[in-house]
Amino acid sequence: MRKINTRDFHVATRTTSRDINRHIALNLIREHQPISRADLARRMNMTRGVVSVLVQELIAQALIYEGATGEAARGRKPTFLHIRTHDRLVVAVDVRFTRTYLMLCDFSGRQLAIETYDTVFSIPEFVKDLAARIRKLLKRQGLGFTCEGIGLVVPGMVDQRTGKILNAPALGWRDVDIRTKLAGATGLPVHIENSGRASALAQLWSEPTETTGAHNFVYISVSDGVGVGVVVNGELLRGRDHIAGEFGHMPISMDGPRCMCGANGCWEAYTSNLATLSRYFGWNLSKHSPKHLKVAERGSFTVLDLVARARSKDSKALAALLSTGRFLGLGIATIINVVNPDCIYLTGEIITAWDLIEDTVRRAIAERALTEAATRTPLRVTSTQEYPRLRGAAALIAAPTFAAPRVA
Amino acid sequence: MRKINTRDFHVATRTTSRDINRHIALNLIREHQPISRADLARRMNMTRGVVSVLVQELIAQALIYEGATGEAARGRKPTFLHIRTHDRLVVAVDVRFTRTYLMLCDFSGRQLAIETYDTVFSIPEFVKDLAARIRKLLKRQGLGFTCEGIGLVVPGMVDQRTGKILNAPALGWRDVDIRTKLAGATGLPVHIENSGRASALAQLWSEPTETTGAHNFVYISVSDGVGVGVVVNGELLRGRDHIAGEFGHMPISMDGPRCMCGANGCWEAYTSNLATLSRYFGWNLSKHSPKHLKVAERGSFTVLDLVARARSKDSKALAALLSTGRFLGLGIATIINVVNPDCIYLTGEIITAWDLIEDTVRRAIAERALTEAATRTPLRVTSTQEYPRLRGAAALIAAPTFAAPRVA
DNA sequence: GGATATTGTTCGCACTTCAAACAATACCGG
DNA sequence: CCGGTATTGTTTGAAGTGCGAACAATATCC
Repeated sequence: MRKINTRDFHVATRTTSRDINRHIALNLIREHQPISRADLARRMNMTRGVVSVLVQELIAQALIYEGATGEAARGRKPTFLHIRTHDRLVVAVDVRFTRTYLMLCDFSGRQLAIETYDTVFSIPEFVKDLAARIRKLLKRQGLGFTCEGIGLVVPGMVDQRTGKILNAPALGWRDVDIRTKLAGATGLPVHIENSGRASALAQLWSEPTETTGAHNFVYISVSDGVGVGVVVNGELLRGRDHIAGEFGHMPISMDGPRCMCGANGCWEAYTSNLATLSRYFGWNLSKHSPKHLKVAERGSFTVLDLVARARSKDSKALAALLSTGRFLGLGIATIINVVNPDCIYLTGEIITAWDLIEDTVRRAIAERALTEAATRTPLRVTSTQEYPRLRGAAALIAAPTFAAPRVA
Repeated sequence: MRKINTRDFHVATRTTSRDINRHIALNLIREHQPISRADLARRMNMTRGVVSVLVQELIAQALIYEGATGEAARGRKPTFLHIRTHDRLVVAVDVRFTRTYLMLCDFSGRQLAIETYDTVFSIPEFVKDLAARIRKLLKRQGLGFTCEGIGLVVPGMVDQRTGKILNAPALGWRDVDIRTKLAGATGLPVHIENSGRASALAQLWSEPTETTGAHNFVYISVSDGVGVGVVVNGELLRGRDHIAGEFGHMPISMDGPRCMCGANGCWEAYTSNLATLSRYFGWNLSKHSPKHLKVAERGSFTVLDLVARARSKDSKALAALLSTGRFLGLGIATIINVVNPDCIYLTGEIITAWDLIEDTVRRAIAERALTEAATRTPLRVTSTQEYPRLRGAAALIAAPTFAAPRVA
């Protein structure tokens, strides 16, 4: 039951109905390919006549193509329809504190090439270097197909509309109009997004598997920080200033450890990789600045190493993981009470130890969840090997083609 | 950029375009009445010809009517259009711990009659009594017009789809199919909702004033508990199990005072009326059950009395209010970081002292808000005299008439 | 080889927006 | 009082849509 916004509405024209139905058909083909016109008509509850015309238009727009003819027990054999994705290229970029990831993929998100290099912190150099790498990548691996845009993901706050990075503390970038610079250097359209929200986009728009399909979910990435993306009604929650979803900085305890954001006791300060390592090494985070520790004491020991030690019966390591797991669960419980999503996706280094921490996490959730049903909210672990940030960056370019037309 | 749900979509038929445009016209008339067809056509960017037909259909559906002719500097005088609301009745019910509120209003939410009586806790008696009161109310004050339904609001968790009260601890009600019972006793359609979310509905759907119009906002009601309603894209967030928006039970400090929900350190436990009174009287909430205190020690002294004392220079009373104000602000900051709404509406007993606590609340918000822009999120105080719960109950019945048709 | 089943196309019809002409007022300046 | 002009609201034909039914094109089965 949505209220019509009388200050920003979209009247239906005589082509609106077809726009809507063409997009529905396109999405059904995407989800069920290969599929015949007749099957499509049955799924849409429309006559084959109309569907034939819709398909004809989608072919004319080069969004789909006719493939082989399928098998049928009786009667004329169907001609299968497919989404045209293999010859539409997308460049995805994930800028992180240590390294930058660069991927070339097609419109379905299928990876064609991937490379990684040390992050360049100077903006002009970063843009120049990246543009050169993209040109080379497209020339060598692009097979002559056209690239439809660049999706760029950064750890920090961005204004997705204007393409500006507002504040990325990990990179030391502030108020950078990266879209204009990169678009100028490459001649390609550029879209940017925060890394937590981009991962949520990847989950929303990635090619259908058995775990996709939820249209109301929360995506939680536990790493150096805690990134969260919230999807409501199949739409990413961005908010007035594009900071929506910052659950990482909700308080767990007002007098808890110091957080990078300046406040105390943030969820992130309890559950980030640094917090987990601190528990193991006995660092005191409430006194020192977390940034300090990061460089000085941490060395090259990561949470993945910690997980390995826990698996080889290092009880101190396991205790550190479980402690973080409990705080993870407490925060997740709050998210459930607030958003009440269909499911929650989890990723990050510590989630690789899900078999070790799951019980603790679930007990913590039960501790604060308001109803029994809320306690049973499905938790789905996604692998970090699938590059969720990069797939989200790609979705920034590919998704608008499939999105629902704005109406009413 | 919304993803089409391929498991639950709505194909456009040949009447869809008109359905959409008719609803847009209806909402524009509602917002700008009295308005002429020509004005409507200009606002919709359509020709007068189409608008004439749309208006004709709306009149045939008895949703609008033609009123007086207006004035014009030159040319033919316009005939004004109005929403037909005065002869469509709605019954709104607000069940609270101490008393039940019963209101008769028209489709615009205009109050025709209101009564209040001690809450009956036995379900069968409650239904029987309420049905009798509604019959009497409609007979005496109904002017012979038809009543289109009953909106019922309770403090607790409800399943809005099935019309069941899942758990209303304040009333001691659990798993009650109140809709079937009340509909059976009155012969009228019944819709139910949680009180916090209902207030948000009232804010969303109430007749336009200078403070309405936001389509992304959070409504916070601070009273015996803390009720919150979240509106995203003009739609109330309900969630999978209809518990979305329960910010009242996010933690402020894990080892904080005991909350009614069983957990410790909930925002509600820091900011409810009971918490504020406890600060003034020096009650220790961490040890006793809050329910206990409520009946035993509180007496008839309310937060409104406390506000009165603070205004007459009782420094201990003021300190108690400011202490609550600070925690209010800390919670609001988290809500801003998470939802990043266009604005936040505030109501409740303590908000009547807004002039006293505003500075403290805003300082606390600035303490934890992640960006400067977030700190400036508009806070709007709404009066408790306007019965937001009852207007929300009425909106449950009236709003579906004006809601956007589901498409794609 | 005819009956049957299924796919995909075509055509008339009903419904829609859209642009333009039209009728119905009203005011103004002589 | 009368024509000129401006504005509102209606009507009309053209073009874009979905809907239902008939149709042609396959294919299998007995």
